[in-house]
Order: sequence, then C-alpha cells, then structure tokens
Amino acid sequence: MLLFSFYEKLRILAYEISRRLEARRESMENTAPIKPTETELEILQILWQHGPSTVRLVNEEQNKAKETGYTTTLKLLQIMYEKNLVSRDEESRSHVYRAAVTEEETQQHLLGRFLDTTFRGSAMKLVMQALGNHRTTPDELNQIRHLLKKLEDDSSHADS
Amino acid sequence: MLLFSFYEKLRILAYEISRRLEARRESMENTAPIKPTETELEILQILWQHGPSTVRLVNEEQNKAKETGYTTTLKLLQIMYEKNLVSRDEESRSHVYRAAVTEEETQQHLLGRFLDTTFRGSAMKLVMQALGNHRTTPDELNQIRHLLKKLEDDSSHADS
DNA sequence: ATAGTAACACGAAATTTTTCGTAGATCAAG
DNA sequence: CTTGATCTACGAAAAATTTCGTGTTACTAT
Repeated sequence: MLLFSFYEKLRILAYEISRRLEARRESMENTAPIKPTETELEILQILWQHGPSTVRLVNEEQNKAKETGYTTTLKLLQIMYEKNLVSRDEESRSHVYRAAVTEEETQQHLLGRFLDTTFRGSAMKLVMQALGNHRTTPDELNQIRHLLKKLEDDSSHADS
Repeated sequence: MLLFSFYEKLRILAYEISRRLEARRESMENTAPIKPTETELEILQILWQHGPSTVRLVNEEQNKAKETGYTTTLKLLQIMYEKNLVSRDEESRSHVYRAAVTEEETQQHLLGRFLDTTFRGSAMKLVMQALGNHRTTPDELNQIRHLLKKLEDDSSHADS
C-alpha cells in the first residue's frame, strides 16, 4: 500500500465517497426539503452551537459577526418557526427557541443541493477540487477502478 | 497499512484535505469575490458545458430544466456581463456569450463559502458527512494525528 | 421596398429575502 | 399605581433576485 502517492490514495477515496453519496441521495428522495436561507442558516448554526436560546442570546451571537437589530433576529426566528425550522418554548415570557432540524440532516440536504448546483452532482470533483486542481484523465479513472477493487477486498478483511 | 479500515483511511485523508484547503483559502484572500446567484450559476454551468453560446442557445438549455422566457435569459446574461461574469462577442447580430470565470476558480470560491456557512469551515466534517454520519471523538482525532504523521513520512518517499 | 421574424436594450413588475419601526403586553422596582 | 425596561406580534419598508413586456433595430425572403 505504501506505493501509492497521496493523490492516488485520494482518488480512490474520492471515488468511494462519490459512490456512497449517490446511494445515500437516492435513498433520501422522499425526505422533506429543508432549505434555509443564508441568514436562517446562520441562526441555525448558533442554535446548534449554543443549544436552546432566547432571542436575545441569538441576537448577541449574531452581533459578534455583524450588527443586527433585535427585532430583525426576532422576526427571523418567527419566520423560521412558521417554517418549522425551529420550535419554541413559550413558558416564560422570553421564548426559548431550539433547532427543529439536526445539523447533520441539514448539512446532508445542503450538501446534496450544493453538489448539484456547483459540481453537477460529482462528489468526486468536489473532493478533488477541495485538494487542488488535478485533472483526472480517463486512463487515471481506470486505474482508480482497479485500485478500488483491491482496496475494497482489503477493507472487508481489515474493517473493524 | 492494511490494518486500517476504510473509515480510518478516510479520516486520515479528510484531515489532510482540511489542512490543504485551509492553506489554499488563505493564499486566496485578495482574489476578486465571485458570487454568482443561483440562476447565474445555472447559466455559467451551461456556458461551461457548451462553450460560447448565443442567448437563444442558453435559453433552450435552460428550458430543458425549467420554462424560461427568452428575455429573461437575455436580461440575466446582460446583468452577468456588467458583473464581468461573462464576456461577449458582438460581431454578429446575435451576441455570443462566454464564461469569464473558470469553472474551477468559481467552484473553489463557492466551496469555501459553503464550507464556512454550512460546515463552519471544517472540510473534515464535510467529507465525513459525505460518507455518512460518523462521530469523531477527541480520542479519534488524536489517533488521526498520529496516523497522519506516519502517512506523511511514508508519502514523502512514495510520492511521484 | 415591405412584411415578417428574431435580436437587443431598457425599465419596471413580481418575488424572495432581510431589516426595522411601532404598538401592546408583561414584569420589576420604586 | 406609575415608570421604565424588555419582550412579542405584526406590518411594512428596503434590498436583492428573477421575470417579463415594450420599443427599436437588423436581417431575410418575398
């Protein structure tokens, strides 16, 4: 295995990732479409990081990145509430909001969309691009396929 | 090396990717900010795939996915022209538009943005997410760091 | 030449997303 | 009970994005 250069190893993995992502996406077709807007996503990030929070808390967090009026944050959370992106506890006077979607599923959705719109669905290209611009010739692709077979066989033995 | 399971191998690579992406992003800070909107990106995709095209051509392509008026496409291209996302040849009566940004650099930019907004900058998480939801404990992370060192040493010998 | 077709420019309507102002309710302190 | 601070609700302005209608010009074929 030590014969393979980093890039070769990468290509093998990238291919594997590509295959799995595709399978995963197919098995997810009937899931609810989560499509937060840019700022909604920012708020979700805050809720994911800090857990259930009041509007005030969220707003203060937001302000660290960019000055934002209190009612702006409030309105956003209300909108997100209607979209079922967040739930809220109205017990105390200041409502406590919490994310109603998990970070993972949201990332999964957004990743799929991003893959389609930006990389035309090629997870392979995405990973390769993440590394640097390495063109893969048809020949290389074949090489990968061969290597992959070996790798798969090996993995099935070595896997925990 | 054959002791490593697929996921272990993946984590090593993901970490490496993460490091490189970060370096890459830092060295790119002073680049012009390419931020095409959703539909602008769709048009760029068409231009990248088909090469320089007339408005008519682009519009027909667009219609395969979603009915779009001719002047709508035209207007978008004009806007993109002003933003320098595309250039155009006005020789013949029907102008010929071509992408003024490469697919790679655009993907690079968008990937960076996406990474920040959706994965809080963690390429590692992105790749892991692409594969499936595997939690990485702090302990695992340490393991990776160790493995990486080995891998790096090995790579520097084996690399082409 | 003239009618018909297809192209461009331009402005503005329509839609979506983001921001903010105001009114009314609730609570705590004097 | 009144004042002041803080909260929610709501509507609407502002900004960004997308779509389309109209007028004009250029080319083609009769």
